[in-house]
Amino acid sequence: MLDIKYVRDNPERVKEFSAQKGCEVDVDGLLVADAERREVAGKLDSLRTERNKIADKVKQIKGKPAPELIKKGKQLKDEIAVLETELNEIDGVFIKLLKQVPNIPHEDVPVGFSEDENVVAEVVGKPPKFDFAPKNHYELASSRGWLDKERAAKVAGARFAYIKGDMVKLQMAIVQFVIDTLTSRAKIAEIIKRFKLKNISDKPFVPVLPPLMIKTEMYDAMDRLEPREDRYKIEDAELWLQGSAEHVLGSMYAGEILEEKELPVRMLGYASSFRQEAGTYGKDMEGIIRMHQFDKLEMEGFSVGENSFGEHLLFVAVQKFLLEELKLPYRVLQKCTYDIGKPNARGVDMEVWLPAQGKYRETHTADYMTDYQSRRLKTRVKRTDGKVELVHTNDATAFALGRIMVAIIENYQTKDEKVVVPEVLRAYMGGVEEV
RNA sequence: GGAAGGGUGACCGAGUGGUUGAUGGUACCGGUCUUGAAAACCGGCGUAGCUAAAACUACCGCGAGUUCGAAUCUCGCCCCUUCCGCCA
Repeated sequence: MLDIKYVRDNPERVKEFSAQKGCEVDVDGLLVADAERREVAGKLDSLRTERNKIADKVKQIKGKPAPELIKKGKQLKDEIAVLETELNEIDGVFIKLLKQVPNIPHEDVPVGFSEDENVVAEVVGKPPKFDFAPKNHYELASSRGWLDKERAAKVAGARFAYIKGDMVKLQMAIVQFVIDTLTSRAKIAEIIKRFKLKNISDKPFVPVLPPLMIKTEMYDAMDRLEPREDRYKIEDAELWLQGSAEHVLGSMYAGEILEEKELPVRMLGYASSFRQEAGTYGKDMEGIIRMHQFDKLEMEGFSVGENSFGEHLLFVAVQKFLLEELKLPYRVLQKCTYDIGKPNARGVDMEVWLPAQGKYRETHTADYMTDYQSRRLKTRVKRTDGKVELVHTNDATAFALGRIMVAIIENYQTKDEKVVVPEVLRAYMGGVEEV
């Protein structure tokens, strides 16, 4: 949620970037509701002052009741009740409208009105050349006995899979590799140096296994509940299956005031994520590119405001580093206003080359949220000077395991349907060079 | 799932209807003392709304109710602890 003060002071700018982000926002209606809300709240405050004074007088008169004061007090109570109801209603409208306002785009976000206007910022590595026709991951993995979608369909339905054998070992190897990398101060320092980042702490990430379910209230505060059709609701409970570890990690410190010395908080979550994939009917049906359930390593961070952009850049650098360690060809997209998402101030995607499709496909995303999420979560920091501020949040994919294995299988395949294990993973797979 | 107890400020912990926004302690910040530090002593120290500011208002897990007046009483919900049951 955005600060209402910003909307009050910059209504035209809010209208402008809301349109650029494709968000429908009733700024004028919001400002009217805001004014009404403040007016009623002011009246309510005066009535409460009066009530408190009367209560005070009654208290001071010892023993004897004061009928006229009691009567006045009762009358005030009724008036207050009426105004409270009124304020609740206005507040409901106000919050609903304010929630529609998206985050302010960071200054370097390109303005665009469709995902085609995302900007390719960088292309790293070269697509591999094959002296045979490369297979797609699904053909290859199925013939090797690594994937069984038919039985998964029988048991759970479409967009589920049994992943088996060496592919499971590969996933575990990637997970261990990433955990080892991101929990090492030396590695973080190396990443900072390689990507020439300035004034960034080399604090390592803390690995986290989070809950996979999240309360409605928290999901909404994260601004990730909508569109609900894409979420899985747990029947008979105010709970949902999380769609990303971001949802359960980002809400972890809700309502708390952190000490500045605890920041930055950097977490590496490992969790299964669940998505209904509403509106993607028929898309990516082959293989495991788009599933209802997939495992993901996700970075989540909390920092003070002036460091949050640096944290965002670090998260992006980590993404690049990990892809480069796996020697996968990829490109970096700087997303335009339309595509970054409502709570984002900035967004970057990584796309990895998939030889069988002959194109780059999205595997990573990095979200720079500033204080948009923390405002509703009420996650704050007490600065060393004693001031309390909202923290800034960042999240970014380390690896979506399904998609990254698709990329490895396709890019590292051999003519005889084997897959060369990326060098950095071999130590985690008993030293084998090929599976 | 059943039973009992409990949720108060960064932390511990008083407080059972009226100068309690909340005793006290710890931590933290400033000062005195000291060569320096520690100790001791003095002072400061919740969040948010509306404000130029003061005043005022709200907040003692969340929500509703009783009352002139609620951290304190009633009801519902959430969470935690312990015991029992079940279980990877």
